[in-house]
Amino acid sequence: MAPTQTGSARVRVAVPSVAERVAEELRYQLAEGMLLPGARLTEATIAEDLGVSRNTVREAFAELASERLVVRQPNRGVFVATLEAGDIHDLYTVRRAIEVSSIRGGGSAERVAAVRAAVDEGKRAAAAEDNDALGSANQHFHGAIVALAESKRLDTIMKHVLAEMRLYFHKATADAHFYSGWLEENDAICAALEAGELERAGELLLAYLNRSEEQQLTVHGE
Amino acid sequence: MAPTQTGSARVRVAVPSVAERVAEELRYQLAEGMLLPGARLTEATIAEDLGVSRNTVREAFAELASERLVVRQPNRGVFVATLEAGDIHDLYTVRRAIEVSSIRGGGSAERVAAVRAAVDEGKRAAAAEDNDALGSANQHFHGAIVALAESKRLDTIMKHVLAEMRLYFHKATADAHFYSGWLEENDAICAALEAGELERAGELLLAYLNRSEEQQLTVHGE
DNA sequence: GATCGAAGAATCGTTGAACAATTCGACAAT
DNA sequence: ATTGTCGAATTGTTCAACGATTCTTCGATC
Repeated sequence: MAPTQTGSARVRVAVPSVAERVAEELRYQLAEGMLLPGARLTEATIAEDLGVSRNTVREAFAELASERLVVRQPNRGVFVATLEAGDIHDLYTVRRAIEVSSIRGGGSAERVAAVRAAVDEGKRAAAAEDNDALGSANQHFHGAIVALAESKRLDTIMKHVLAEMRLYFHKATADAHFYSGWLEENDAICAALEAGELERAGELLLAYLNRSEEQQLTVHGE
Repeated sequence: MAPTQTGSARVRVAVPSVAERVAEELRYQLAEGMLLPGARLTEATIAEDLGVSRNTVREAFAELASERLVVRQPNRGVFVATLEAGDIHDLYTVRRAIEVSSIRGGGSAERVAAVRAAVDEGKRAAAAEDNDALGSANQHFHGAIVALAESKRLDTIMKHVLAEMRLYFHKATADAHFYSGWLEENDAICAALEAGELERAGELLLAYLNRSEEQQLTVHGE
């Protein structure tokens, strides 16, 4: 038996803390629609369900609150975030800022290839008529666009924005997918990017985001 | 007298929780340079110093970590964030994305007036040769630009970015202020904004951010 | 004398229990 | 119908404890 860790690289394995795993589980349930907007999250209940202490649940809540997935009401409890007036516009304002800026900056060949890969992923999902996979592919596409900028901070911001969108537009977007024109649109955006026509790629992306916002606004009457 | 609460808005008083106040205090000390990058923050020590429990300190840490002001190293402790390679570029990438996008969208007369007010604030600080006030005014200027977009989310993102910049460039920016050209630059940007020349305002702002990044890069040898 | 390893101290991660403060719901009184 | 009161439920916070991990010290070995 090896007395010390010879040979194998000394990797920081960093097992996620319990609080982190609780947050992860809740994020999953939020994205999957098991916890709907407005639902109350009682500390004691969740602590018992997941077999952890209340304090740990509390830490997880703090994390989710910082991501705007839940809202803390002092002395009242934690609730799954609900769509307030202006939130849709707000989310798309953030997306326009960081996605358009990212695509206008271009990116390395690898990053561009990742965008292309997301486009293909969408096409496969469409061919397989897998609606869930379609949604994921679209998120990968936009995530890959932001990844062009190679910015840790923009990446996490985008991650949080997409998590919010999953929460709010969970199944409602099934309708939006009926208009499957965005698949070809993604392709066109990606093509412009690959051709180095960054300005045009930015315009196309902006147009997409504006239209997408309008769609969501009509679906969620506002 | 009104029988029910007619007229006055129903405000949630919401006394900040203890954890929130602890986070606020630490944020203050970080911005003020009392806690320098790399410094270790021991839970027990801070708990005792501020007269709160370790668990409460923990919650405050979680909040600060989500803002990237401190870094958690599992089982090792919490440290004031340090400037890693690429962080300066990263921060300016975020600023370029949200500031330029915001100014290009223009804003209401009130919001534009707020930008102008920040410019004037800077001029007064310069006249009074108050270096601290100069730094604050500059931050208010850029905060006001993002506020043009009227987006909660962009506002908090910008708040976090500025907090990071205060942490890293606390006193080092005193040098950068020697080149006081940015005062007139802010004025020019604001003028373009007021004149509705949004495209040009965006260009000016972008140029400023690029130059500012380079300055910081040279100051913090990289 | 430098390297290695093992015992011990310090700190973190997490738990469980406790208690005051606040909110909520029901029920009675005006 | 509004107000007031009481009790139950939940949150905010503290405290004490313990295993696990990291850091430090200090010998032992080569």
